[in-house]
Formats: sequence, structure tokens, C-alpha cells
Amino acid sequence: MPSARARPSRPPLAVDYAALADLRYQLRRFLRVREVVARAAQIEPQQYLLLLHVKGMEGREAATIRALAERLQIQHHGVVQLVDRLAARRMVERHRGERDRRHVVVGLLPKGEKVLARLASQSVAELKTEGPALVSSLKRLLTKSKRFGTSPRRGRTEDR
Amino acid sequence: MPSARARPSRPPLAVDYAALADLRYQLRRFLRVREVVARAAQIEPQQYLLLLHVKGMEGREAATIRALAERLQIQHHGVVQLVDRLAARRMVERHRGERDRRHVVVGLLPKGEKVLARLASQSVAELKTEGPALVSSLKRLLTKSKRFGTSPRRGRTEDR
DNA sequence: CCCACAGTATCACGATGTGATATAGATCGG
DNA sequence: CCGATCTATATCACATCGTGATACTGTGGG
Repeated sequence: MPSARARPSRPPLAVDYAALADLRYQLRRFLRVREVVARAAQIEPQQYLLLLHVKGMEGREAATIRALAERLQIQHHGVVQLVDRLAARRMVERHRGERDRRHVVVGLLPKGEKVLARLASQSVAELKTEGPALVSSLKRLLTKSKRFGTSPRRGRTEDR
Repeated sequence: MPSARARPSRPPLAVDYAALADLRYQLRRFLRVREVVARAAQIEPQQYLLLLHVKGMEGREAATIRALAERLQIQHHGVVQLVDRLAARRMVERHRGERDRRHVVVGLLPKGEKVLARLASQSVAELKTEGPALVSSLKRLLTKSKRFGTSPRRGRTEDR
């Protein structure tokens, strides 16, 4: 960019990259622990999440492929494959919808229940520890997302 | 293991699956928006994150492969490949460490800066909207991780 | 000089998520 | 009942991602 010095049409929103990056770092740290713990329990992270949502939807709404896709925020055919893998491992099973036979309702099998119970309770325990750090990262970003210089250690004086 | 009924070393922690699932749902909703926005800007979500961390580490610490691995919470050789793809797209470039020539320092190229600037400022804007929902999901889980929100009906009484 | 170690890199592989496309079941107008 | 159409799943091919195993190179200690 040849035109240095002046920024003609630049919205006045100064992003605090360090704070934004820190938030993602905190988020990842939390998620990372979940991944490691899940793998240690012989299951893939996303597979654990599917189990969790199946359980979490119990009594609220049928755990169909599409509903799970919404909860997991992925495309429905992503869920299809996830269920394939989980079914192959005897963690869940497919049921055809009674009223509407197009629906596939996913049900937990004993093995899935067991793994889920272990992981979920660990998750809650860890959240009680890690949660506050997440919240404070978030607040830090939201409150002072204007200028730099509030940082406790680093100035970043020269800007790029 | 076949002995059921009594759980010898199992704390009586009643997990609120619905609340835990809701938290993950909120988290995913936030991350999902970031993914969609990133892809719309012609970049993969994880690639955006690497750019963000490179920028966020500016003035704090050298953006080496290993340091980025820590920030991204993945293995270092995962970062290597991420940088490979970003370098191929002219978003970043590699520099050898001066003092220690084993280090590889990642630097943003104009194209990377540009994409990052756009995505990051959108991100902050969205966080101001979505952030509160995340925080409340988290608090809901932490404060009342005892009972279910809807029906007291639990299926997992006999099974297993 | 030699060696243990740190930092990167390469390879092969499985998990994941997507777009494009296909199939079965439901629904509705006529 | 018929076809059009929509809905819910499924299948295929493909790129990204992250990992374990392994290799290579530069550093520093003895």
C-alpha cells in the first residue's frame, strides 16, 4: 500500500487483536482439554458432542438427524457420517420414526451412556474451574476494545 | 465391572445434560458464524485463527511455529501444514530466526493483513451481540447444575 | 568433536465437514 | 389415485485438519 501515513476511509473501530486472540486462546484451552479427555476415553471429540446432544434433547425434542445437525451446527450429512461411526462402535443406534418414517431418531446405547456420563461430569467439574477465565477474557475484550495501552505488560508502540 | 447398582468411587454429581449441551450449542453458534464469515472471505477458519494469533503476538513474543502451536492448542506439525497452506496463498511468509536459525518466524503478508482486519473487526462486533448469551449459558450451567429444565422424566433408569 | 536436545519438517492416516447428487417417504391439488 | 413437490436421510468425492511416527538440522554442553 503506497499511501502510508493517512488512513482515509477506515472505520474508527480499532480492534484489539491481542485481546481477541487471547479469547480464542482461552476458548481453545477449554475445548482442548475436552478433546484430550475424550480421546483418553476412546472416543473422538465430535462423537462425544453428538452423544451429549442426544442426551440433552431427551424429553425436549426427538434426536433426529436434522435436529442434531442444528445443535451441532453442521450440515445434516455430516451428522449422518458421525452417526455411522458411532453406530459402528455400538455407542448409538438408529430408529425409524413411527409417525413419519423419514425420520431417523438416534438413541444412546449402554456403551454410549457410560462414556457420556464420565465425560460430562468431568466437563462440568472443569467448567467450574475454567469458566471464570473464559468469562473474564470475554469481558476484557468487550469492555476495552478501543485502544491499546491498557495492556499490563506490552505497549506495542510503533503499530506494525 | 459387571457389578451394577453401586458405584463405589463415583461422586454423586448430578449432571445437567441439557444445560451442558446448551452451552456447547451456544459456543458452536458463535464459532459457526466465524466459520461461515471466514469462508465467505475466501479463507478457512483455522487459517484465520493462525493469522489472528500472529497479529496478536506482535510485540509480545515471536510468532514461531512452536509458539503458534501453543496458542492454537494443536501439535506443532499441525501448524507447519497450516503455514504451508497459508504461504501458498500468499497470506503469510516464513522467516528464519536470526539468533537461533532453528526457529521459523511467521509474518503476515499484505493479503493476510487485509483479510484478518476485515474478519477481526466483524468478530468483535459480533461478540458484542453474542457474548452475553455465551456468558449466561455458562452461568446457568455453573449455578444450577442439578436439575433438568423441563420434565423430570429420565429414561436411563433400567438400561445399561 | 560428539552428543543430547530443541525446533521444524515429512509421511501416512483417520476424522471431519462440505457441495453435489440421489433416494425414500410425506403431502397436497385436482 | 397421480404426479409434483417438499422433507429427511444417505452416498460420493474431496479438501482441511490434527495426529503419531519418524527424520532432519541447528544449538549448546562437556
